[in-house]
Amino acid sequence: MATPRLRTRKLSEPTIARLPVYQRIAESWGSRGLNRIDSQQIGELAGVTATTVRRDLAGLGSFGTRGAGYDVKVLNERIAEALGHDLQYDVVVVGIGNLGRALVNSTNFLIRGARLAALYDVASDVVGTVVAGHEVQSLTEPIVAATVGVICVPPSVAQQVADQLVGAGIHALLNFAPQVLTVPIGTAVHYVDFSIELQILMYHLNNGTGPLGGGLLHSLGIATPTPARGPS
Amino acid sequence: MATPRLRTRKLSEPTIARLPVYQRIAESWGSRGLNRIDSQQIGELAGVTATTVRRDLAGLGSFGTRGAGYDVKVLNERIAEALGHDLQYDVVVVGIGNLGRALVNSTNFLIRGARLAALYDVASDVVGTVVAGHEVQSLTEPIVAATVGVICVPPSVAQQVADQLVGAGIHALLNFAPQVLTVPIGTAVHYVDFSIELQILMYHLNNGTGPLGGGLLHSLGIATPTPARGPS
DNA sequence: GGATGTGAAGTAGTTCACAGCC
DNA sequence: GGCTGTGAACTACTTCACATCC
Repeated sequence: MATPRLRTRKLSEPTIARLPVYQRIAESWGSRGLNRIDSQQIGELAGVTATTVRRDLAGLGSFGTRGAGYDVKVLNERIAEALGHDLQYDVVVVGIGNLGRALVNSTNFLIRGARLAALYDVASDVVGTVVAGHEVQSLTEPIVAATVGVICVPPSVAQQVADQLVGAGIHALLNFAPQVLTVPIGTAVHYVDFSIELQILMYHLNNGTGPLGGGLLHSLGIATPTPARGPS
Repeated sequence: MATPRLRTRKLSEPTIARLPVYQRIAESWGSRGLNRIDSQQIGELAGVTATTVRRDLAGLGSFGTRGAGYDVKVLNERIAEALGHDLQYDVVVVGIGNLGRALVNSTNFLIRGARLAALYDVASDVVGTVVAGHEVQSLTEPIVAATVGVICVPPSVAQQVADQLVGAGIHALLNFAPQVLTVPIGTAVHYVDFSIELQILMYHLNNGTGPLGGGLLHSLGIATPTPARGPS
């Protein structure tokens, strides 16, 4: 396990969630050949106020230029550094169905810092095939050492897969299955739930208020560090 | 557009994001034949404090029983009602690749209240095939009337698809493409970004602190209601 | 001139602590 | 006894306003 160096002062949770968004904007501008951006522009694209952007970025150190905004390249680097993209994390993905394939083939999922270590499945017609440059392993094989385990299996077997990953020494799980997982203390589980954003959208449509002409930023994402074992 | 009736007093954004989680927990307990749950248990499974759970649920009206917790069935119903699951929304999905398939075949994505209206793609080998009970339409066909458009196409064409959906009168978009979209005022865009949760997880691993043995709830999900047109 | 960075003020959300009810 | 529901206290985040610097 890499030594976690204190690189920046602690960032707030909402800030951490916004940084990847700013980074995407910076990358987008960079790829269009633009090399300066100001907090106003970032804010409009990200859906937050310019002040919020400035405060978030000020937390990474003062690298803006008064009167001229931020250098896109430097912005990118600073965010990458703050998020720890300069350290490498091995990621294993379990469940190579449509979702697993979508993830590992996405240009977006395995961003800098995350390195695909292995893929696992149980289906005999999937095991042995090559997906995203990796031969899919059987789940009966031992799980390789990794930092993060990504669960893309049906909900009915998600708990079992989680147990297996934890047993292999993986203490950070990203769970795409619609299933509440119970894990030992010291293991982090983050849930990704497609339907939650849809439900939030529906709520706002329903109430007229919200994103339609109003507020814009949402809370999402739940982690269950040390849940009690479910109902016996 | 359905008449938006005011059904409950306004709920806070974080509360709205947590309700689907509570609902999933309630469903999970219900399916195991248990019919009572208390705020402590919900909190442990959801990764929030019992007080937060109680406050959230109190916002839906007082339906708990002092000394005995909440009836799982009633809990389910109240949340469904609050989120507007009793109204129907038509959803169209554009881009029937791995991700689009994963979504429409998921037991989770199209929850109560959301009804799949049509699927679209451009690839000739996909158009005409049947996925999740719907024949995939060509994007050259007119888009059917719907409330929500789901974008699962590559980032390079996401803006173009968004324009097409907006042109068809759809004012609520759920964007899975890693691409900042610009839409007219009055259109809501919610971004779903798989990598953000992974990046948040990496940040916390990196800093020792956070989900591993500490805090647990995260912010995520960004909406851009009325962004300025990007860099010319 | 123009945009950053930041104290100070304001607002929103969470947690405490306990009264109320089953 | 046990757990909900909620005023009150607290904490965290956002926004304002402006001094600061290029």
